[in-house]
Amino acid sequence: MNLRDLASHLGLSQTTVSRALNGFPEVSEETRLRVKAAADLHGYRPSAAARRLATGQSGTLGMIFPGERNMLGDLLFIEFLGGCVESAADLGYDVTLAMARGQQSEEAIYRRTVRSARVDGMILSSPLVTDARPALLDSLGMPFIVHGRTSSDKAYAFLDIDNRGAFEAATRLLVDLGHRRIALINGDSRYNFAADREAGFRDALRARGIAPDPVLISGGPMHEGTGHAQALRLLDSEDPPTAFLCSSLAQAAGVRRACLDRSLRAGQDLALIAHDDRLQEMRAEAFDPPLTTTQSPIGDAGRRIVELLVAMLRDPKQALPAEVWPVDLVVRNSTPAPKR
Amino acid sequence: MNLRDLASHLGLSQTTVSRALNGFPEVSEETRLRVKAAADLHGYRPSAAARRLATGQSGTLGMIFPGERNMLGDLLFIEFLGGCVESAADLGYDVTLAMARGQQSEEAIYRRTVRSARVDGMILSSPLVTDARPALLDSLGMPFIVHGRTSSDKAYAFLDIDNRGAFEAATRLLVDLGHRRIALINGDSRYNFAADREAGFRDALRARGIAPDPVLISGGPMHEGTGHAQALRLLDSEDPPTAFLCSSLAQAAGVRRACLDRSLRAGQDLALIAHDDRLQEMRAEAFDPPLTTTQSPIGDAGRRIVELLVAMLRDPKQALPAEVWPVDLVVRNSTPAPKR
DNA sequence: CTTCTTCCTCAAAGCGCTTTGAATACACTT
DNA sequence: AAGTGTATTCAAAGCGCTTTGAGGAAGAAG
Repeated sequence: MNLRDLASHLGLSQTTVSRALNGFPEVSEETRLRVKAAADLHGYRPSAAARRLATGQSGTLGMIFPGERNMLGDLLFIEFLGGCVESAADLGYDVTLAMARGQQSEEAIYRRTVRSARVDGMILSSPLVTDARPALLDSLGMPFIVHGRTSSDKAYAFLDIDNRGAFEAATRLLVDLGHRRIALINGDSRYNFAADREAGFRDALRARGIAPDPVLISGGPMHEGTGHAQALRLLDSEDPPTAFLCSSLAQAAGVRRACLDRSLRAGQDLALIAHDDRLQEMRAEAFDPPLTTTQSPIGDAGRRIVELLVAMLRDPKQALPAEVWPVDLVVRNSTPAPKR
Repeated sequence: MNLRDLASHLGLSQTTVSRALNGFPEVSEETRLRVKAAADLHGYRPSAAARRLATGQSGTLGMIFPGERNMLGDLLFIEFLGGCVESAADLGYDVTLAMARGQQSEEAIYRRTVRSARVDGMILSSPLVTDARPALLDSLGMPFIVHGRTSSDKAYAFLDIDNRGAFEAATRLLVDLGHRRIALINGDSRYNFAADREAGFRDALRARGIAPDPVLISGGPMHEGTGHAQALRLLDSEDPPTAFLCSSLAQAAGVRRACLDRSLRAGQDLALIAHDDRLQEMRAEAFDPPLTTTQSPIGDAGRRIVELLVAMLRDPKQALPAEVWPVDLVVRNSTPAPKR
C-alpha cells in the first residue's frame, strides 16, 4: 500500500494525503482524520527510501566504531550507544555504525560515509586532545556533535561533562581530608577527557599549595589491569600515596585488588575515589566498600546528544549547542582521612 | 555530481554509465574504464537514497540491541557487532541498530522495523531456547539469520558454534583426568547456547556412567560475580567439586577469586575450564594460570554471519545457510587431575 | 549487396514520496 | 453583482537512480 493507492482509495490527491499525514496546516481537520483512519486501517507506512530521496534527508545518524578497542572502554561505548539509539528511535532516526579498521585511515571512512550521503549527521565519540575529525567533517559540510571536547579553533557542537571540575572537587575533598600524596590513575592521556581530569587534579593541588609528583600521575586503558598494575607500582614505591583517584570503576577494582595483594584495605587504609559512568552492571554502591565517586550517567549523555544533533538538523540556523554537564561528587564510604 | 551530470560530461547516457559502474557485461571495457576514471576524478558517489528507491533494497542490515543488558554479555555483543559492521562495510551494507526498551514489546520493534522497509535483512542474536522471533520475522517476510539456534519447526538460517560438542569434549577431558564431581557454571538457562552446553556436559557424564548432580549445575549472567558466587557456594558445600567448567572467562575469573578466598589455587588444586569467545582484551592465555578453554572467536562469527545474510539477500532461492562451527578445545595449564 | 548476429548504447519509464504553483469553492465585502 | 480573501484541494514536477525495450554500428554469413 503506497501513497498513490491510499490517495485514490480515499478519492484524494497524493498531496493532500501526504500533508494530512505529515501534519501540515492546509488540510481540514475532518480530512486529516479520515486520512489517518484509512492509513491505520490499511497499515500504510511511507517508504523510507522514497521520502529520503524526495527530502534529501536520510533520517539516519552515523557513528564510527572506536578504532581503539579495549574491553571496558567498549562498555562505556555501548552504554553511550544504547542511549543514542534509544533517543534516536524516539525522534524517528536510525543509527548506523561504521568502523575504522586496522590501518585504514579513519579519514577515509568519514569521507566515504559523508559522500554517499547515507547519514544526516554524525556523532563523534572519544575525542582526542588534538582531533582532526571536527575540522574534517566541517570541511565536508557534515553536521556533527562531539561527545566530549577537543581543541579546535572553530566552534563546534558538543556535549561534555565537567571532567575538570569533577576531578578538582574530588582532589579537593582528599586534600581537605588531609591527604598529601594522592595518586591519579587516569585514562589514556591522548584523550581530552583525561587531560581535563588531570588539569582538575592539578588545579586542586595547586590551590592548596601542593606540588604534583609526576610519579603519582599515570594513565592507561579503562580496565582493571591498569588500576592493578599502577597501584602495585605505587604501593611498592618508597613513598606510597595515601589516596587514589581513578578514572573508572574498573580501574578502582584493580586498585582494590592491588591493595589486597599488599594486605591493605582500599577505602579504609587508603582513600579511593573513582569516576562512575553509571554502567548498568557496575555499581559504585555495590563496591566493597561503597565507593566515593564523581558520577555522570553516560547513557543519559547519549540520549541527550542525539536530541541536540537532531535539533541542529531540523534548524541549522540555530546556535551550535555546547553543553557541559556538572558532575556530582557522591561521597560514600571509601574516603577516610590518611592514617598517621 | 550526480549520474546525469556525469553522463552528460562523458557524452554517454545514464544507462551506460550506470551499467559501467555496476559491472554489467553490456558495456565495453574501454567505456567502463573511461567511466570509472571520470567517476573517480569527480568524486562521484551514487546517492544511496535514489538507489534504494529504484532497487527496493535498502542496503542496510538491522540488529536489535539485546533487551537484557549485562556487562560482559554486552562485551560479547559488541565484539560480535564489530565483526558484523566490519564485514557489512566490505559488502557495501550498513548496519543499523534498534532497541527493545523497557516494557515496550520486542515484537512491536520488529514489526515497525520491518514495515518501514528500512532494512533488507536482520540478524538475531542471543536466541532463547524457545524464541518467537524467527516465526515472527518469517511471517513478516523479512529475511534473517540467527546467531545461534533455537527450537523451531521451520527451517531458518543460522550460524552457531558447536556448544554441545565443545562442552561434551571439555567434560570428557575432565572425566578422563579422573574428575567425578564437576561443576558447570553456565549462562542463563533460557538461552539456547546454555541449554546446549548443559546437554553436552550431561552427554559426557552419561557416556562415562556418572550421574549428574543437580547441585553442581548452575547458571547466571556472564560475569565475574556469577562465577564467584556459585564457586563459593560449591566450595563451601559438603562435597565440593574438583573441577569447574565455566561458560565464560569472566565467570572463570570469579571462580578463581572464590578459590583464593578459600586458599585454593584454581588450575592447580582444582581444575578449571572455560569457554573463550576471544574478546580483544580478555585472553585465556594471560590468565593465571593459562586457562584450558573451548574457544571460538565471536568476532569471526559476526563477520561470517553477515556474509551469509548478504548471500541470502543476493540470491533468495539458495538453500538457507546452516553452519555449525566446531569449537577447539585448547588445553593449557589449568586442568590437573583431581587431588586424592 | 543483403540479412543476421553481436556488441554497445540510448531514451524513457518507473520507484514512492515531497513540494510548488495553481485552481476551486465558499464566504464576505463593497 | 462584482471583487476580495480564505480555506481546501489538486496536478505535475522533481529527487537520482535502475531497468526495460529498442536502436544503431560493425562484422559475419548468405
